[in-house]
Amino acid sequence: MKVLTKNTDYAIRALLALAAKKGRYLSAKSIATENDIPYQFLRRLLQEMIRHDLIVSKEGVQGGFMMEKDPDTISVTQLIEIFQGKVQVSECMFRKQICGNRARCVLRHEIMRIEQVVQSEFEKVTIGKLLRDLAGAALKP
Amino acid sequence: MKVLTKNTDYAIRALLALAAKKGRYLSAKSIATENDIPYQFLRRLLQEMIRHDLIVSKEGVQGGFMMEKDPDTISVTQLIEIFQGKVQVSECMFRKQICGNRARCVLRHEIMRIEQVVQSEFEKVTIGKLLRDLAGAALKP
DNA sequence: TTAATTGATACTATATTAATATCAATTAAA
DNA sequence: TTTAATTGATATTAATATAGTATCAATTAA
Ligand code: FES
Ligand code: FES
Repeated sequence: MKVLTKNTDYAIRALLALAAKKGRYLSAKSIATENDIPYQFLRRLLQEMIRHDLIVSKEGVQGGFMMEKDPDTISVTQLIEIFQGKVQVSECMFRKQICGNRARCVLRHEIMRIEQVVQSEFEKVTIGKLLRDLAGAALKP
Repeated sequence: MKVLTKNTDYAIRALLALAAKKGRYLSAKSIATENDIPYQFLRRLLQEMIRHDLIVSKEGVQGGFMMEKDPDTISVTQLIEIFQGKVQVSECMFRKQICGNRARCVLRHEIMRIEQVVQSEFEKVTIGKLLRDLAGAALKP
């Protein structure tokens, strides 16, 4: 069971690169080469993130992508939702015959509780936090 | 992001059917039709569960599958591991260039902590618990 | 004017998940 | 003893999701 797919993984790495140089434009090319991400793949991810207002861009020479917002407002949960769809355990485990009434189903609530746990754990992990962790790790010998 | 795939979902339903009639043999056919599971697909899942000693079987006429063990000893975590592989967030998010030393990487530990949370939450959900929840839900009008 | 860039989108490849099919071995029952 | 109902083992196909590549138009700083 793979929790983060490549696109989420790549997106996180790209955002970290942008957050580290916050306020400056970085080209897709430089982000790709420096972080081992396939160039065209990365471009699609960046464009998707623009659509979701996580980053901004400037076309043309000297253009690129830039992080404007506070990296602490971008969580892994958001990225999972963008690239892997909303966290959901199972559409509906027992439908018609066995369960009958979704509304009151204890089991369903149980399952949804876990969804919440997963989601809130990933919400705590923001790009800002990751960046600080990374800086901290770099210091140690 | 889909946490439970069809095979895990189907496996859970089949185990609930078997747990509800614990000690008796149920045929794959009856489990399939009563729970809306594709017959041949289910058979493969049942055989896989036999290999993992979750259930037993008897060949021939009047044969079938049976649950011998305590349903409380079968957790959703086990089923996820069997049918979707071990819970893992991402192989390694930042490899060589950025991180360099997996062993001490703060970030990696952060991520692994979440894996633990996910896993332990699903460990609490056993077939026994689900069965009781289901029975409880059935009582209410 | 041009080269470096992003925007948009189409395409291919690979892997995973889901489903079906086949035939041999077993066994209770007719 | 024959037969029908079953599981065991395994091969095959179909559908979907993930990953990666390619192309060309639009923009813009130099
Ligand atoms: S799990 Fe879907 S209605 Fe109970
Ligand atoms: S995340 Fe892999 S070494 Fe840090």
